[in-house]
Amino acid sequence: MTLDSRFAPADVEPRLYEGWEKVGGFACDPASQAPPFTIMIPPPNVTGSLHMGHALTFTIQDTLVRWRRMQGRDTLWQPGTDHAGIATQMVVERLLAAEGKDRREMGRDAFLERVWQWKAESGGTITTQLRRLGASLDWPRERFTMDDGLSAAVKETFVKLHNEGLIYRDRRLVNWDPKLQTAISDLEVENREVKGSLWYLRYPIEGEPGQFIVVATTRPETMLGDTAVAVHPDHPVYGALIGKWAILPLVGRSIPIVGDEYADPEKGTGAVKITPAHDFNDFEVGRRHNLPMPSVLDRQAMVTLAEIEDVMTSVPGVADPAFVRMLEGQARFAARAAIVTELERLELLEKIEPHTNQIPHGDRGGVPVEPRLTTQWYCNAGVLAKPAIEAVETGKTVFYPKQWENTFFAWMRDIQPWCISRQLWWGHRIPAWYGPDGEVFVAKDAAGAAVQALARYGHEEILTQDEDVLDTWFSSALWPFSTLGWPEQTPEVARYYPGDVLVTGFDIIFFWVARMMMMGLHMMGEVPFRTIYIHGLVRDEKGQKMSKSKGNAIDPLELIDTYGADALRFTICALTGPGRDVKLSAARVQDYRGFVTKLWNAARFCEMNGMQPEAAFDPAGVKLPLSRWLLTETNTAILEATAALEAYRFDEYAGAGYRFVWNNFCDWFLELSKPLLAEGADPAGAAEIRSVGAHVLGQILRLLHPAIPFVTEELWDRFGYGEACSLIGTSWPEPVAVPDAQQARDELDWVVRLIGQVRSVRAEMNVPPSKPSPVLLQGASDEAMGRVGRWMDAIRRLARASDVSVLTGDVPKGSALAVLDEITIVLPLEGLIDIAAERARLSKERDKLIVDAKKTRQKLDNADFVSRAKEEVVAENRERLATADSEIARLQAALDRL
RNA sequence: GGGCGCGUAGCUCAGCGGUAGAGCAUCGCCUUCACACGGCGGGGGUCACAGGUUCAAUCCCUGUCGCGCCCA
Repeated sequence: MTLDSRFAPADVEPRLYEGWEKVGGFACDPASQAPPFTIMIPPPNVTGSLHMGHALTFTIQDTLVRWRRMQGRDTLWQPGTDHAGIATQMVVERLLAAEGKDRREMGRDAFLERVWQWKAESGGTITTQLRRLGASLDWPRERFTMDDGLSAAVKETFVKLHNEGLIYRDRRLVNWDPKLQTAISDLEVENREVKGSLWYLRYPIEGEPGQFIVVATTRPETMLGDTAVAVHPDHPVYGALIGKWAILPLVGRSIPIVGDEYADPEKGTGAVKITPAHDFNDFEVGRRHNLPMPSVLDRQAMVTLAEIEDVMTSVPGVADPAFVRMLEGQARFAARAAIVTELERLELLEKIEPHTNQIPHGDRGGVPVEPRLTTQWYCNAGVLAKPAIEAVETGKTVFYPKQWENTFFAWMRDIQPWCISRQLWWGHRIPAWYGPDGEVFVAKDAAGAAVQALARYGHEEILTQDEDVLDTWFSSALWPFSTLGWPEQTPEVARYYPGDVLVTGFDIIFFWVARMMMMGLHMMGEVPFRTIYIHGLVRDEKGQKMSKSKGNAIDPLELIDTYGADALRFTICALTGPGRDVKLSAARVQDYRGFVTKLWNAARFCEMNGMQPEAAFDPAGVKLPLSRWLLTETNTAILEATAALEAYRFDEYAGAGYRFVWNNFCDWFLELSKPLLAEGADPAGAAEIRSVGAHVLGQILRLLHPAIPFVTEELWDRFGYGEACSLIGTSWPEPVAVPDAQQARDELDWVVRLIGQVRSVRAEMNVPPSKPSPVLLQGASDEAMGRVGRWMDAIRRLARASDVSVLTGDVPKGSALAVLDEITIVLPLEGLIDIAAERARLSKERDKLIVDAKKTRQKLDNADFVSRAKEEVVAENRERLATADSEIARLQAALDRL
């Protein structure tokens, strides 16, 4: 074994990943006695490909999973993908369009066949990419939301909730996406600010020629469906009109003027037109006043007159059915223009004001949503939400950061009925069948519905299944248990439900987290997970959200190709603080690749110096201060890393590993070990250093494996710490007892500070490294000189000292000085240093201490401080002052001598 | 309008009652036998602003300003 001078991720990663799979490194074991640890993957869309958001969330999940696995937990990271109803249907429809085909011409069955075919060919993209990232998912357990098993779970749930009255059909306004021609849920609507106009329309008062009530509207085209004008009951002018009737222009219908507090006297004219079938607020007003609710826009948002045909009347100068009929079939915005022009011609348009308002858009289709009165399936989320709220209130499920609980509560406490039917083909078809009289039979299958129908009709009838499919999130909501085999009572359901941690972004708390909580509690009687870890968004280096359309998206696979998966993963960990977005750029990944390289090179050094794993190594048996110091530092790193992971502090975890490897292991242990390993050094000491070095390198590999699995496994295997691909299954390190730990820490701390002081003086005095100098110590204790004796070679090497000895006589002329505790360090550098520069340096040092001492003295002179502050704080300040005074005196003496 | 979060070194962020930290960037020195994807050393901050609590505030409280997000 000789390690290459460079770590080559591309050569190593595929081999190790296959190796892990081959040894069963990712597999859970339902028969295991170990406590389980479960993370359900948020199933990516089958249509998806790996983006930075995925890289973030899956790196976090894999880090947790690998860590818990090493801790001995029976770990299940459940893989799978989501059928993503609308998204997938759109993808395949686009493909068909390119072939000049249309799904409606093909028919439902042929279309679905085509989607399944597409899924078989292209649906595996993201799972392949997840492997590139190193994600240790239990692949043989991969699930898809439209699998038979998961479909059974969907049917089971639908039927149960229907039987309980929690799923029902209702005719009410829904958000209708005219582009996709389906209902969508409230959550799939996003408000966009659009610059538009406010049109002021005159509606003539019936029986009072020349009198008008003026309504302000942002949607003049829906006036065809107006069935009232509403004014605030207390409106000073219009209040008097309540009870009278207006003539609806163009249509000629008589519509009542009603009093309703919905009409805001401060807005527009204080009077609003009421179109119950095309506006959510108007719908409520319509309900309160028992108004007719004609729809005047069809599924494509084109004008349809069927429901107002019989009320259309000619009113000279006001209404002309012929004009209105001409609008039939026109798109809503074309109709708007025609209507406004016509009203203007009739002098019924008072004015137009520019107006900016929030227009609801479908998040998939991207066009304005049209509220439409239709019959849809709904889920009574209000009832299901209650136990979910309680579970979070009582801490059965905890959010990290806790902050997000407020967001969850706010949404859940005001939750609206969830529209779960979609007028699509790709998805779980609603298990409801209709008889010839429109009666609905809900059952898991057609046979079950037929039984119900027989009971009702007394004979067999032809039933037709509901054409619609369920909202994709309905099946996602069951993911935590449907993937485990439910409704079958499998060992997996018993063992891995509820899961431990759900890791996801805040953007799907409502879409997914809340619904899993509701369904999990209702169907399983238990929360789906104990902890919900919410991470931020990945942004570019300027803090902009990454998106394809903006062109600022970074492809994680390109980063992996260039820098390696470990570099990307470590960067993500290092930048992932709680509640923070992650600003990522290739430059940052490049930076952290440096850490991977550093580790590789440190390992090469270990290899070159004969450090080999020893099964029998006993940390309690080490003798050298350097060994004992390294072991205590290792303990600290282990404790820090473990605590960080327990607290979901991936930044601190990465930081602890980084500091330990770079600043402790490389900068000091390896450097200080060099003289001990050199030719002619004490063989027993060298042997101990080799043993402890190999041991700690192994601990480092364990400690960092969750974040950077590839490089650590490669080194683990190459050094022979275990069988090939065994690091993934090795135990997480634990602190060990170290003999005389404090003494080792004190000694090393002192040596480090001594070397630091000498280096600092030399650097500031511009003494070239090629010119070693003697180091003289004034006022050194026997203990200090003992340390010097033990560390002579290291000090020589690292501090560029020709010799270290006690200064007995006067300080030689032209020396540079530094202070270390009670010792004055003297570097006789006559001729090499600039006296003026040394004077400036010492003065600066002294002045800093004087300021410090002054502040401390003031504090100690304050009787309140001395009497009220904690004892140890007062003592600390006393000591600080004494040290400062002593150092000031010595620096002053040095200055005087110059 | 309601809610949440954030304003700390040039940049990205940590710290959150006891005299300011890291990484990167920057400057100087060094191609020293693991590593120039490196080593050593240095410079750089009135911790957004104004009040208050406290012996002590970057940290707690109140207000102001600026930025971002969610909901209406």
